[in-house]
Amino acid sequence: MTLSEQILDQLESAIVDGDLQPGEKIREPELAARFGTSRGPLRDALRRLEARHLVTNTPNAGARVVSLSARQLVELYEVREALEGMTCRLAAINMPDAKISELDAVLDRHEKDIAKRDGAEYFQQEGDLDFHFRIADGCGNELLRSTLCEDHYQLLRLYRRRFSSRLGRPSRALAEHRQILDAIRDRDGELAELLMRRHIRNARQSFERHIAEQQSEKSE
Amino acid sequence: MTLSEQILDQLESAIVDGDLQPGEKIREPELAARFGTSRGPLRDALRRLEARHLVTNTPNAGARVVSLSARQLVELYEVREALEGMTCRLAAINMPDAKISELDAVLDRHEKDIAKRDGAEYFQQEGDLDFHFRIADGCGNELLRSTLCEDHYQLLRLYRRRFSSRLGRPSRALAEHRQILDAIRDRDGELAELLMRRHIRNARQSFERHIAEQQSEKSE
DNA sequence: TAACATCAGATTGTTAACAATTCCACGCCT
DNA sequence: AGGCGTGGAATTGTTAACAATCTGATGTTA
Repeated sequence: MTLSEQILDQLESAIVDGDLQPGEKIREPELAARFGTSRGPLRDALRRLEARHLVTNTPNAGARVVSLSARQLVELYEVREALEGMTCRLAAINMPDAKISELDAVLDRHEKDIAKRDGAEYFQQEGDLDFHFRIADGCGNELLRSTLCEDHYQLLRLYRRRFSSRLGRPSRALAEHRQILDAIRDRDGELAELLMRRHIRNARQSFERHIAEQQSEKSE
Repeated sequence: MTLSEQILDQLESAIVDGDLQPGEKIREPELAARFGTSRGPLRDALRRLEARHLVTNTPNAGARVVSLSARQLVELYEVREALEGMTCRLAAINMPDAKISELDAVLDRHEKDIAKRDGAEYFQQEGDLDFHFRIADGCGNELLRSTLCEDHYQLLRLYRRRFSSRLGRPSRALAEHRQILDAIRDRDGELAELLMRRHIRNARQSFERHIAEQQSEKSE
């Protein structure tokens, strides 16, 4: 495995785990030293993280950990609504029965988790992402899978903890997940797409309300 | 402007214009010499082209100009159907009247082009892409715009000449474009999305039939 | 003859030094 | 006191040499 790739993985983890804060400046010599390499492979990794929208780069001024505005997060939701809707449509066609069963078991486990530690949002959110992740994984479209799993979902993980304050109740999300999986099991792509789009639209609108409240609080 | 960016632009043009053939191996010293730089900035540009799906890279084995399989092109159509559908829905909300008028004029010009040099598919196809490009440009979602304009459309330009053999008649595409623009002008996002999705789905199915024919010819 | 090991050439990955640009603090002027 | 140049330190961009890996041809052996 090449050095660039090792640094890529470590840096991605550092960003997603919040070890490097959003908006934080990235100084190449410092990070290179931290990873025990020279600046070459580090710059290489930075370019790839830029492609995954985890890092922004302005020429001659350096790289920063991405810092999404509320507007950009809304845009991300809009794109997800389109992409994940299509993902479900395709999953209804292509997902093998075995993976559908697995996903069923996953939802059972989520249900137990929710019952046990009620309000443990973090786990619920990891679970939510796990569901979306697995559908992308089984949709049979590699371009979709890589776009969502390697790009968008990492961004979401990064921002979840920031805006995690109860955007929708876990039990409701779980119910929607069950509906979606049912549609996929029935091989009803049209319905699966419709439900997933509604699911994500709900999340977006919930987020938009959340932002609006923050704004009004601020201006008081 | 930094050297990497200059090379990026030149390389992108070289690939999209067919100067570098799909699947062709990229030897770094050779290209670096051609652009009059060292390998550093060239590698930098290659990484960014990888992000745009115009170059593939396998560690220790080097980079190649992308070479999409029929399957991968179908996947691209599926993603476009989702993304451009959403683009139209948003354009119906966000596109300013001025841009709608411009787009109207663009379609008028396309109509004349089609009437004049009937069968000049190349120009028709550039026109087709121009239409899609402008809608993405006016949809108000920067993430969508950059994904489509900077990534997918370049890939399409690259593959259009290869599979250009009359995938659908220009006049039909034009009629569909007019329908879509009408829906956007009416601020009917739902209809605009539906029409654009059908438009792209038609193109995909046309392509799939084309491929199926090629296959059957081959096996004879 | 076919499969395999081996070695040379070429190619990519990595490093460290050099050049160009930006950032920031300091002092100056109004 | 506040805004504006100026200079130096720090940071990024670029280069060229070095190390590691792969490719392909050659020769050897069963």
